[in-house]
Amino acid sequence: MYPHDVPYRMSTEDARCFRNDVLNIVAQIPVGKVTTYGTIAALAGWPDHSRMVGRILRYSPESALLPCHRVVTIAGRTAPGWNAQRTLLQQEGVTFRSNGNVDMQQHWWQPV
DNA sequence: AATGTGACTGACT
DNA sequence: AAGTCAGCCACAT
Repeated sequence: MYPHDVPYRMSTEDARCFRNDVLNIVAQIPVGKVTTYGTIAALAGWPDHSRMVGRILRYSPESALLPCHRVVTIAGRTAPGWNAQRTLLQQEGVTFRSNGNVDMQQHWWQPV
């Protein structure tokens, strides 16, 4: 429990663990499902670090081996500058809405 | 030390 | 429904 007026900041060790957790969670996203940066951050225990999830997936070499195309924003938007992401998702049955975003209602994976 | 930058989110037009 | 904005936080300069 952290003081509400003093934001807790990650130590380098925290960051290392967080990165590991993020990659492990992404590895578990089922085929045909997606999850959000915020969901992953919360599951890893750092609810306010959704931006860090994006950074990790963008820059970690290990992400090449993971289904990181199954990570989208809470609005269902795919990653900027990565057009293949949409194709990959469609190939595994993920459906999109008329606005071009993933149908989150149908495909949002949130483990209990 | 200070500032700018995102693979983000929530609230508000 | 689609944009804007402020808050978010580690990192790079």
